[in-house]
Amino acid sequence: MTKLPPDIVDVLLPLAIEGPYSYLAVEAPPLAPGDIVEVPLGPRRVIGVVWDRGSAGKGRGKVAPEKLRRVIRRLPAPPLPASIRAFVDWVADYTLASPGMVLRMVLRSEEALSEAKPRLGIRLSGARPERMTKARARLLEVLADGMAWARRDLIDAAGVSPGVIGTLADQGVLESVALPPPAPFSDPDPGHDGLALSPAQKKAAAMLTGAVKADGFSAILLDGVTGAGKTEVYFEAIAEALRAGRQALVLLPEIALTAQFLERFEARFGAPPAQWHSQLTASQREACWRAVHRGEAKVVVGARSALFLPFAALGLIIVDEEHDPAYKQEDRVTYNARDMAVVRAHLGAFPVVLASATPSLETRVNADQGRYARAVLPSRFGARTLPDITLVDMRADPPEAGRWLSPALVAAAGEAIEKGGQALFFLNRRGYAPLTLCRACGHRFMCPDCSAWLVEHRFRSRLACHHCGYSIPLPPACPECGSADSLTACGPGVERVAEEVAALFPQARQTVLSSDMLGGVTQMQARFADIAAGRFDIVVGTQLIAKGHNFPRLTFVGVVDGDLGLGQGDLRAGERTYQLLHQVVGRSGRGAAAGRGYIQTFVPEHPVMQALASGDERAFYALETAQRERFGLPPFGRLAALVVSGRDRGRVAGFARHLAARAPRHGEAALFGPVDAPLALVRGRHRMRLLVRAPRGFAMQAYLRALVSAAGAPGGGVRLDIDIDPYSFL
DNA sequence: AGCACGCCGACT
DNA sequence: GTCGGCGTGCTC
Repeated sequence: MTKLPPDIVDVLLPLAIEGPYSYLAVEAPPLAPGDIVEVPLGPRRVIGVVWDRGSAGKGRGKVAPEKLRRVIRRLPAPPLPASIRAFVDWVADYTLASPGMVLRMVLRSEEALSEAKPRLGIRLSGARPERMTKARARLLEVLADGMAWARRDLIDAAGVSPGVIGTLADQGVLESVALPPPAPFSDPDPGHDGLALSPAQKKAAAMLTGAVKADGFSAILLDGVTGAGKTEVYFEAIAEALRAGRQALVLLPEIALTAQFLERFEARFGAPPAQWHSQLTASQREACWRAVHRGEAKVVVGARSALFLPFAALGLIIVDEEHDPAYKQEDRVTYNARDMAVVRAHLGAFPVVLASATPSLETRVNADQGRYARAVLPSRFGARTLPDITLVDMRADPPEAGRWLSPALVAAAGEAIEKGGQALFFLNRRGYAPLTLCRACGHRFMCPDCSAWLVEHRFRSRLACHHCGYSIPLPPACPECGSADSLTACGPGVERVAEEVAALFPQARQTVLSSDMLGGVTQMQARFADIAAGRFDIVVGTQLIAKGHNFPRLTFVGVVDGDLGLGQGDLRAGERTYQLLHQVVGRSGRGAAAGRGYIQTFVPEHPVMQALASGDERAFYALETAQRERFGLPPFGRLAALVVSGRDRGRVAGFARHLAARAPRHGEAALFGPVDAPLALVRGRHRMRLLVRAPRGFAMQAYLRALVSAAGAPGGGVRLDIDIDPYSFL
């Protein structure tokens, strides 16, 4: 045991650097691991976290003592708990990202780390304005209550521009005062409203609350068909965590658009949960981060990044719709929030609940093999089952030329509408048409920076690339040969289906929903509410409508292209198509009336289609499982992808080949590639992939580290990204 | 000669 | 991740 200098600390910085940096500590109360500090780094100041007692000079320790600079200060925030620091290290080690980049995901609010800025309010000083105008009068009227107003609220309430406030402040009519800190997050009350649960729900809930009471790690698959009431069941687990004085986290695939979820939560607990997602403003993010860190926000509902919030006393994680591909983050640190949630629960010694109507194969296997417990909700609450599903064989019953809806589909939809129900046409493709070409010369509109066609958006009358921001106005003539009126839209998107639907059902009130439709979250939610209230007869939409929304009047769902998403280089293509279509078709018949589902497909004999039509998901998953096992694919084997990218195609290919050549000749691991990535060019960067496949117990990270260090730095603007457990394969 | 831009390495 | 240094190449 070497005695370490007591005045040196290792600080992890939220940057892409190898590991922590050492600093001299000067604080009177000695700095301890977890303390959040500000340190100098080159010319700037950076916020970091004390990761360890000083280790300068230890091991390889190349840092000369005279190089060490002083910690500037400890920030007035509670330290990061040890379990989160362990989580950061674990995730970095697993994903091969630098620990700093993982820490960056934790320190997501710079503002929340420093002293809270005093919020300034505005009130009347008593002085009179030099001149009165209409806007000034409105402002003074609002302020006549004598209270201090937040600037933003005041602008909204009085309907004046910020300039009016500025001028009157200059004249001394208005004065600034400190406002009290923002209202704290109110506590959800576990005893607020014990909803009546069915016997099956009670049984499942007892299992989850038992796990929370047991106070240790456990993973439970909550497996229940659409509408079986999974949410109410895991609410009971949350209530139990709250009673134990712990915090709870609910992960959802898409948080921004789930007003219905928030309403249900508030009905059960009497207060809304804290929310965390990418669309929060900086101040909302600050408030949430701070409250979670201090243990004041008891329950957080969030998108995948909420997993990295600095909970003071986390005691339960729910991963709802655990099968959803949105849990996979592909850029920078690649991770699957569902898998990392299990890790976080393990490190924190508390339960994690994975909920789904169509659990992923990985989770099923974990449950089958006893690693996860299983709570099953067999039938729908109120005894509704999934709607009857009919496959439309597009080879036998095709639409007319230039149309996308088959006679069978149209007839069934018409019948549903006639009976007063609502119909949904589902096509997971935004825009009007995925390809535009010139009939005269064959020119196809492509993105200049991506290997992708430009998608026509007729409502906006533009051609847009769905992989970067590029878009151009819809041209009147072909830019290649100059012929006018020769441009032809090929294939359908939701806008085109909407056009066809409008022609088929001219009397019906219809709406189109996709993520690129104008308007923000609020407008989107209003539209959802309109649909739920029955103000539309027909909805045409992308997967946006499949997630988290309940449309009680929906009695018909027509899937325009069931085959979309099959094929492509995705090893989970079949499974994902099954899950998505199951979810979409399950939207129908959730109210009083029974629902029907029609799926158009060119391959009705495909196991996915057969499973959907027969309702026999066991047979489908048995087949998928057997195939994965035979080919050594996850979860029976391990995969990692090496993605080489850069502007110079030759250099990318060169480094990719170099990597392949340097791959250790290892009996257990097989390395494939390099090949062009499915999107070989994105945003001007060429991309090639290599794939490593190895048996389940294989030390994949060690293998990759060895490979990366043997290959050396790529250089020349070429980058290497590692994707552990990739979704796409080759 | 003077400066814009892009690549590369350092940052404790 | 961000910054500054330095090289290349182009313009006033």
